[in-house]
Amino acid sequence: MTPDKISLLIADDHPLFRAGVKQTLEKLEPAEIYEAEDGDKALQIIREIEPDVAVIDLRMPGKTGLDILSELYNSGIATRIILLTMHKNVNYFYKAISDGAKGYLLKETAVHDLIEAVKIVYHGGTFISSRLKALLKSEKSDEFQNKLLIDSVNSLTSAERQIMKLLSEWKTNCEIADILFNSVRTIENHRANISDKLNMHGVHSLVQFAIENRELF
Amino acid sequence: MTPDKISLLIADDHPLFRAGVKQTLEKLEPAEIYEAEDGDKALQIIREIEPDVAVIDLRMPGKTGLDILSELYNSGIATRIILLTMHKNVNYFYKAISDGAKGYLLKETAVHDLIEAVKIVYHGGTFISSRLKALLKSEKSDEFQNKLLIDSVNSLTSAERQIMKLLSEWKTNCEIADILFNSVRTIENHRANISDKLNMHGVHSLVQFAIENRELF
DNA sequence: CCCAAATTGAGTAGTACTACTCATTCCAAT
DNA sequence: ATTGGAATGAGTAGTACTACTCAATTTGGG
Repeated sequence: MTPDKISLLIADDHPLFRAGVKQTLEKLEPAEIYEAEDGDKALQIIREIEPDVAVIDLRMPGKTGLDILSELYNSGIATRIILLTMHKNVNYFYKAISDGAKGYLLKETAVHDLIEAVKIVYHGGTFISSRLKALLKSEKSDEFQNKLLIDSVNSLTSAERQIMKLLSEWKTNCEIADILFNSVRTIENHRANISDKLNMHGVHSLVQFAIENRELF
Repeated sequence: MTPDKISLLIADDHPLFRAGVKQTLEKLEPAEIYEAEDGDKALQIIREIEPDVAVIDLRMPGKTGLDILSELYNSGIATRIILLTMHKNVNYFYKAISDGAKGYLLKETAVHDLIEAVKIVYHGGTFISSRLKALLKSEKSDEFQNKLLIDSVNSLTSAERQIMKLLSEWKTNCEIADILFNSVRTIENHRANISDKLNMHGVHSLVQFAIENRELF
């Protein structure tokens, strides 16, 4: 079934969950299982050891799973990456796939899917949680709209990202201006430009989007 | 160790998690394990069957774990309730305890604590996740302040709760006024009264509190 | 029935954010 | 060297929310 011994990395900030994943993956009789408890260590291990497959939590201290993906994109590193998350936010999924993730699993179904996902990804395929697939097809999310939205988010400049990050921490324009040593007018202008790019209107929409998609910034 | 056979209820909307809890609890060799996938069924089973101990998820469709607690409070029903949650929000903890919960577990440590928690609670004690205890002692949360805050939340009137619920769904004053067939001025006044009771000031604070503590309303 | 609390509504003044337009400076790529 | 994008800042007008005060009506419990 498994021709070669696979080398694996598990990156998750929660020890108990990491243990569960490790126990599951040992059924594959892998060559080696490396572990990382934050994003920076995960990135370091991938760069130095280049394991075959890395199973990485989306939300971690330090660098997030999405950060790691974008840093590794076009780096020539062969490690294939499977993202794990408990969030059913479809924007995270589109961002992950567009940044080269080979698998995307919801934590709630991971016990079922993990082994199969690792096998498939190791052999060059891609694997997506069936529950997420269902979600993508539901009325709630229009595939085309969501891809456009991710393109828009990717088009944000670094100043604009910075502001989204601070908005996701419930900071007001005044507070952001103080933090970035800018005029409030500058922040207002940036916000207007962001709302333009993301096609958002109204009082709450930008703060809401920043908070519900904070891992994108 | 366990003199009598315990009858148990597991209430969680997620089948996989319910299965995990059930498997763990079967080590206690209970008389019976009932299951419920939403708050209404959980409440029904507790009222009809009155199991010894109920392990209930805080966030569920229909009635939440906190709803069930408050409906059962002073009802004379002997079922002791252990609340399970993945949220480290200390306000939920204080609300649960003040509404008569006998145990409060974080899902991340539940595999360790669950058996012990059920035993202790069955014998009349209370059990609190050690991780949460640590959180309660940390600088972030002032125990006294938080208890006061929960008292304030409990003092909210039904109209005020309704508004907090709608604020937690990112509704604006205008939208809330339309939904409740009220003048915007009425909503503004309610909001002012709520901010008064919770001692909150500033543009975002009330919306932030409503969103981060939505299960309280 | 009565009273206190709850609900509803408004006046006024001020702050925060939106929605446009416009201008200057700086930097990086052709 | 030029040009276009990015970052910075402002003018103006309007909307949304805050922070007070005040008041009429409704409602539930003793």
